[in-house]
Order: sequence, then C-alpha cells, then structure tokens
Amino acid sequence: MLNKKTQYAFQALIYLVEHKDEGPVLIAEIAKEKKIPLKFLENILLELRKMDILESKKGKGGGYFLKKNATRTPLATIIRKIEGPIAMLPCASLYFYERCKNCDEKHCGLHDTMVLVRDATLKILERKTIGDLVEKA
Amino acid sequence: MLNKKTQYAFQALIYLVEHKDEGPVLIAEIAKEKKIPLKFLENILLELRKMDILESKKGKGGGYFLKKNATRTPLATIIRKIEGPIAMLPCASLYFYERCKNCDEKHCGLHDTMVLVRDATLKILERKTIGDLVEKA
DNA sequence: TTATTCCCAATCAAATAAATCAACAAAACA
DNA sequence: TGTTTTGTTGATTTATTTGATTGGGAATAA
Repeated sequence: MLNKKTQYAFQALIYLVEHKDEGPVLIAEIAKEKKIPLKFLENILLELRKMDILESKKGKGGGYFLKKNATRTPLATIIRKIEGPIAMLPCASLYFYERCKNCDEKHCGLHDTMVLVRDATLKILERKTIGDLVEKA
Repeated sequence: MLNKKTQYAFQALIYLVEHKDEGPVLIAEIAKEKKIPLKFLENILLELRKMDILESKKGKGGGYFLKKNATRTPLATIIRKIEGPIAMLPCASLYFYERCKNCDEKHCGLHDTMVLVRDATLKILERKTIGDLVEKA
C-alpha cells in the first residue's frame, strides 16, 4: 500500500490540476479541502517543488501552482520520489535494485514473477499522468 | 514493497517445495539455509500452518512439510494473509476495502487507475502458485 | 515596515516491523 | 517411564518507519 504521504501528494496534485488556471493556491486551502495536516502538507509540496513538479510564490497572493507541462508527469515518477520502489521485491526493482542474499535470480521463480508484476504495474503507472487524474471530470 | 516477514515466508515455502518428498523438514534447517532468524521463522511457519498451507509433526523426525495440494496455493493468498492488501490504495482493495475520505470514487481518476493496477497485479499473483516458484529448476 | 506566505531543519510520537525470550506441550524412543 | 527432540505460544524487546508537529526564518507584496 502507498503510505499517507504519497496519498496526500496525489490528493494535493489533483487539487492543483483542478485549479491550475486560477493562479497560486494556498497550502492552507489545499489542506482544508483535502483534509491534510497543514504542516505535513507543507513538507510534501516542498518535495514536489524540488522535483520540479510545482512552483511556488511567497507573500500575499502567493501559493503553489503546477509547473508548465507538469500535468504530463507519470504517476510512477511521483511514487518513486515520495514513496520509493514500486516493485514488490528489491531484486525486482528498476530504480532501487538490490540483490537477494539467498537466491540466485537466474533460477528464482519468485524473482521472475515479481518482475512480471512490476512490468504490468509500470505499464499503467508510466502511462497515466497526473493530468489524467482529473480529465474525466 | 513486501515486508521481510512475507519475503521470508516465500523463501521458506520455496525450500519446502524443493524438499517436499523428503518428509518433515526442521525449522532450524530452513532457518540456516535461507538465513532467516530462527524464532522469527517459527512464527511465520506457524501462521502458514494455521492457514492450512503447512503441516507439522513434533518430536524426533518431526518438522514442517507442505499440506496436500498446498503447492497450488496462489501467491496472492500468501501475501494477503501475511502482509495484507495487495492494492496500492484502500479504496482499490478487494479484500481490505476502505472508502476514501475526500474523494468520490465514481469521479476519482486515481481510484480508477489503482483498480487497473490491482487487476493487472492479481492477474499474475492469482495464477502463479507456490509450486510454480520452483518448477523451472 | 508590516502582514502574508512559503521555507526548512529539527524533533517528537505512534505505529509497525523485526527479532528474542522463556516456559510449555506433544511426540518419539530407549 | 523419562529423556530428548521438536514444535507451540505469548510476552517482551528493539529498531525502523511513518506521520505529524514545533518553532522559527526568509522572501514578497502592499
């Protein structure tokens, strides 16, 4: 399961996509609407800004807003940055790979299966973007 | 990612499948071969016995062994019992479903995507069995 | 210069995961 | 019988991760 931080990140991103033509949005507004603890959300938005998904503006009239083209960011990218590996096992991860202690990957059925799962998952998460999350509305 | 407990459970099951025609296997033997903390492994094997995957025999010549037909158990079943939900969000889980606080599933693109991921994952994990994990060897 | 807003490091608390301990119960076998 | 082997059980401990808070600081606009 995705942890709360990642879930909050998606909720915040959805909110920002929905309001992307209305200028900067206050952290407090997102926190209130999406029922996310304010200070926790600050950290999350900051991380998203550092990964070039969001931009921010300080002072009156400030807030957070999506960077240009940010709506095209795949969900997989968000998950990897906020949560970590997408695969179910370290030995099946592309971006966080770690070798198994006790099994030879070449002959490990579990490894092969988990690679299948990873690929099936990525096929979806690499294609769907944060923009897609609201397009149906 | 799957937690250690689940990973150990799979390692132990693989070992038991590989030795399934040799009578009961000692916990200590599995622990040593697979480098799993002995007492931790005890708990895991016990859980697997309670979910009718394994049988045990006490006393000399005792140990753990697979129940009849246990090799046909899907990986998904093991994960759900040892680890919990397979889906990435509670609102996308079949066996551990929970409603979202702040989004209407009917109009939530994230929900829809996570259901797709879940289905793609289950398509593999419901079909692959613990027997399949060693058949290639 | 003051109110507003984001920035950020440090840290706390709770939950969960991982591992260990100690005492017990059942079976095998001499 | 009784001693050894092995699994059973629950409590406890320890470590790690997660979730959230604290308390300021810095930039911006009016």
